[in-house]
Amino acid sequence: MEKEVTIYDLAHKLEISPATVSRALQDHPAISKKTKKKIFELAEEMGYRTNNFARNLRNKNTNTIGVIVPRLDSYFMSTVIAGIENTAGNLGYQIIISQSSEQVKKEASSANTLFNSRVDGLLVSLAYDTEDLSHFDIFLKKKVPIIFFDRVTDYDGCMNILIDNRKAANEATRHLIQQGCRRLVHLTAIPKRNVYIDRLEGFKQALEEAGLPYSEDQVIIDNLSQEAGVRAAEIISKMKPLPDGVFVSNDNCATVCMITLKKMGIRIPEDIAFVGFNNDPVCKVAEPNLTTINYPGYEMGQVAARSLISHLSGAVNIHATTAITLRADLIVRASSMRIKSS
Amino acid sequence: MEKEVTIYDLAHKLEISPATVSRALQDHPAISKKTKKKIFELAEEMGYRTNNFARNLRNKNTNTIGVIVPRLDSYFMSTVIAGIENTAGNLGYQIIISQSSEQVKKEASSANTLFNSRVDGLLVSLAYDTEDLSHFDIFLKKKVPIIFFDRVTDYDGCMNILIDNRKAANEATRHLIQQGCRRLVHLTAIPKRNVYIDRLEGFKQALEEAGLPYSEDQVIIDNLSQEAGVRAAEIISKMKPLPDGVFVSNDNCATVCMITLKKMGIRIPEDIAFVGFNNDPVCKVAEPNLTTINYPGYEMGQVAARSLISHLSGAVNIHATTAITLRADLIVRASSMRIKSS
DNA sequence: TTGTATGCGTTATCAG
DNA sequence: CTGATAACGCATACAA
Repeated sequence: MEKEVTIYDLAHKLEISPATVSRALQDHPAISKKTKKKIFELAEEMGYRTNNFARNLRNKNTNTIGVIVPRLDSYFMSTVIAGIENTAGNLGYQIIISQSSEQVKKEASSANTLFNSRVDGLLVSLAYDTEDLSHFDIFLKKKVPIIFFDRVTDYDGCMNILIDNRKAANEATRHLIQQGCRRLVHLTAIPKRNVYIDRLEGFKQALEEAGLPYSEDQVIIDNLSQEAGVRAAEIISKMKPLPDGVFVSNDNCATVCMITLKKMGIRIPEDIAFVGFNNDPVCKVAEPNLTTINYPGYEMGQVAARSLISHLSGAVNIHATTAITLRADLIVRASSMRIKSS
Repeated sequence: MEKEVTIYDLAHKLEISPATVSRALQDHPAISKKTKKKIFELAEEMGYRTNNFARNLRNKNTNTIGVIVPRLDSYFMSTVIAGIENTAGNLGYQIIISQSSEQVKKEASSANTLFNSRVDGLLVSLAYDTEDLSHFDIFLKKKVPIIFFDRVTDYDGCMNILIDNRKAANEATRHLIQQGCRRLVHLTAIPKRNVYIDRLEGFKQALEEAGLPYSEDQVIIDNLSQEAGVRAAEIISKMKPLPDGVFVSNDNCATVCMITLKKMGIRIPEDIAFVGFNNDPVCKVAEPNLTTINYPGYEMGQVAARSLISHLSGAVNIHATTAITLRADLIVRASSMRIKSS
């Protein structure tokens, strides 16, 4: 390991004080242009790079934001991360990522690790069944801001960034009804987190608005995996009477469910129309192409990062805002087109 | 911001020296069990957390590894990241992620940022057309180890973690030939990076081994997006004679190409058989299900992280090994089954 | 506009 | 087994 160049080295060589060098490097107004120029040039020449540890040790901020997500390996989440990374990077922040693997315990330990890394702020999408949020208390106590996105919660005054899941689900369901569906089914995950609770709400609401009855049999709960799609297809195919419209909380699951039903001889959308959720690339591969709710993941990531960083730089107080809601529109494709448009 | 608890606070309260506390906290053998116990208990009680900046300032290592990938928002890459995160986390390392967006320039600036963050090591999957690797020189000069994965290169003695793309492509192509295909096409990206070069090689090799002719018309170069799949379908459908087998370097692109051809009335696999690459979830959604090469992304991430960290902890010298090759097997599904197995 | 002096929290060296 | 002390590199209060 070669020796690093420090401000002392620069100072020594220019026969000025380290303090002046330090100030110049920060573009401090009280340093003359000439001196600054000299310093910058020498810094460049000698390959100086600031030591962030020393700086952070003094300043107590890290220019790093922590991100906790339930899983990294879904298209939606990787899109969000891409958005976060992009914005954070542009604003001079780095991101440290960890995944909870949908386990509260890992979420807590991730939170702890990130806390110990002294992240300046936290971006969190909660695990499936996190109820106790006490592992985040430490952040609040130290006034480290937390923003929840997608899988959110009411926690202190922390800001939430989300879409209106109820409205989206309502729109999806209403669309199915408009297409002539009367016996609807909603395939989703256990309604513990907002996203699933709200979608179920929206589903019910649309039924009610259309004067359609609702019973619990119309909701199939599973984990939204591809396998869940197969299982759901089995259940749906045995329902009497056969449903004529299915709204699924996840595109991948929806698609598999759809093609499994097709294999059983059920026509899509004539017998059963389908609407998914997310606008995953899989939608355009499915046959018929899957109608879905466009979930703006990349944008969500950008907004989350931007909001957090604005708060950190003092520009905006995120405690004033409790939530930012992003648009999530219905994208109609063949899987739900029972009425051919004239 | 409340005051942090430091080893001084602990020391003071126990009326011992900070040095002892520091040692105890590191489980130094020269400290009595009794003393350690006292210290640990008090630390717990007072909510002590080590200040990594101070520690790093002294130690000059960060327990952080940097990751540079071309894109974050692909299923394959998010799987790799998940694997890296998982292993690194278990071994006490954090990861800082940045994406090059397939641009050399961003790759270089990411490298720089990570360098300034003093990451202990680097995991890199190269951008599409990175040729000049000089932005990594700084790492080598400081003996910060770099491991390349997936999109690799020969660079100093840096270790590569990859699959045998040539072999995989060969196997894929051979499989098509075994299924009776004689007029093969390979849809891929510009053969600049190893992955595409090697796959093309494997493709050619398989043709040669089977005594089939090869001409450049059999290779379609595009960016492997879904749109590229559509474009390729146009081209393929106009080829005379029509090809009877297509090997695509990416599942998503393959699937879209396949269904576009289907819409034109071409039967899969009877008229044209398809093999993709990656084993993306989309394979099981495609109709017919897509035959593909299983690319073990999660495992690759784990191996990469483990190798890097072993090196860092001095257990293994990665310069001794130049490459680790992971298994990547063919998964046969309906899209290529022209000969019904007896 | 610049310099002096000090502390941020750890760890390691040396001494006991 | 334990203590005193000196760095690590930077930023700032205070002085000049």
